[in-house]
Amino acid sequence: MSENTAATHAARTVIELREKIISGQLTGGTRLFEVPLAEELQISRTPLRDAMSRLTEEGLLERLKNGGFVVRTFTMDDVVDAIELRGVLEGTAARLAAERGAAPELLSRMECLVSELDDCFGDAHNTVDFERYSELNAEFHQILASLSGSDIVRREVERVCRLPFASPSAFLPDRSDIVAFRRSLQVAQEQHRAIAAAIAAREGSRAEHLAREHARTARRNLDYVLRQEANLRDQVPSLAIVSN
Amino acid sequence: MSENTAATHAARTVIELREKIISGQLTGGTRLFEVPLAEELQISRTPLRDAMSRLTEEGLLERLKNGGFVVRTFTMDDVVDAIELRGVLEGTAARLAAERGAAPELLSRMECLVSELDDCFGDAHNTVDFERYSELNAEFHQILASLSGSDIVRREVERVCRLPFASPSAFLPDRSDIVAFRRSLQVAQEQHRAIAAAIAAREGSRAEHLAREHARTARRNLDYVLRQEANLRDQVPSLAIVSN
DNA sequence: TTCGGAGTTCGTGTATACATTTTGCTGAAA
DNA sequence: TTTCAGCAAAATGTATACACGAACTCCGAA
Repeated sequence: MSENTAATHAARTVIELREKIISGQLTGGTRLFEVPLAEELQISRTPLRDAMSRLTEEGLLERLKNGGFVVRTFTMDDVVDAIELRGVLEGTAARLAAERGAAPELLSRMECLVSELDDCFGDAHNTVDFERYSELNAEFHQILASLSGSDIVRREVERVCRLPFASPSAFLPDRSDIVAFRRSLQVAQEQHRAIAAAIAAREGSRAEHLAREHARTARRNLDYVLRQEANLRDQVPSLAIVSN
Repeated sequence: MSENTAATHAARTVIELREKIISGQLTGGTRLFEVPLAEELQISRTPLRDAMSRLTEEGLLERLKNGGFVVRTFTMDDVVDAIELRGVLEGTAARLAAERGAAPELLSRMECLVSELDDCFGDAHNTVDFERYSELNAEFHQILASLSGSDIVRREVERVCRLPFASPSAFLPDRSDIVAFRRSLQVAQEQHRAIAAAIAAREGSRAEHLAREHARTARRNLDYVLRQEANLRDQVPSLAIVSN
């Protein structure tokens, strides 16, 4: 059948529609009519509605008041605010982890990740193992979300990170040939180290503000893409979903 | 038909199930089987699934990995964390409103609300117009959520407030005969005034921390109910949803 | 006794027909 | 020309039958 091997039609459709929305193929404000869309996707309306409902939970669609779904519209302001919000929530996760005490296994895993992230920077100062950095960075942020032990906090951190442009790896620059980007990776890594240290030292306020500032490195990369090298914008997949 | 006159079966079912969950009639962890539940509610499985999906968006249900829904379990820790999180998010709304500048109409409406809230306290120092205070308080918090002009922030503030025990009016004590409660209302009202003033004066950090502390008055009331007068707990509807 | 496999049951997944509501268009009257 | 009624079409709401899969049970063999 399709190239996509999920168990149910609904699950497959979630993936298919999500991809179309994130890639900008379905633009914000587009209304999704059940009958024609079901026909196009070769499924019936029932699993399609299920899929759309799940995408609404995910924040990519919105329900209209008299029924039906539309693709949610995101502006550049929303991107900025979502990044700020991730900083606030990760900051809260960090502060609570520091204040309440973090689970030792998780904290040592985080410290270990900091070392491994160090190793991504080669001796020559313009070589970086991006793929590995990206993976480790994602795990760092995932652990940070869990570190306070609060399910409510973890859940909401993960929720805001689900917006494609708010994820911790959304604006990881994959071009070490641009000086500003290379430096931004090094700054971010220093922040990782400081966040882990502040939590270990039970310095709640410091941990909170470091995590906030850390999210702002993403915003700085975004600004660079938009202002300094506007031609880069089309190369950043996270921004395809944003309305012009 | 039913006493509940919503347009569709699904909408009516959302209300019906929400009420059962919030009231504690359906306890956390209870799995909702489609066939028997649809039979009980006298509807078919289709609108029932729609309703359950909406309640999942609302955070009252969770999807199981192999299909099906369960009532989400909330612990007392979750209540505390959700209140803290509301403080953090309202604090962010307040800070951004101060930093970016609030819409003048909204800000003056907020200042007006502060005056009206003042009027809820009678001359005799043990009389308070609760109903009016509660309404005005709800509007104050709703405006606060919108005041920064950021849809992303407003949305997430409103989202966390949707949990019944995290709402700004969840632990408004309605008994002016208890000294601690009466005083807590007066403290809260002073905080309302200070938050509005800080935003107007563009004092972002102050506004943020005031809003955080304001949420903690809810926590203080909660603690009072639980520790000082444990017999009060059953009189607090917001806590019916919390597992023992 | 324990392990494994087949059958059965239970529960969700899916398609589809029909009901209801909403919307927007058309035409006539003021 | 404007407005409103009413009808037509389009879209979602609902019921239901059947499909499919997972989990459980029970039986038999090692």
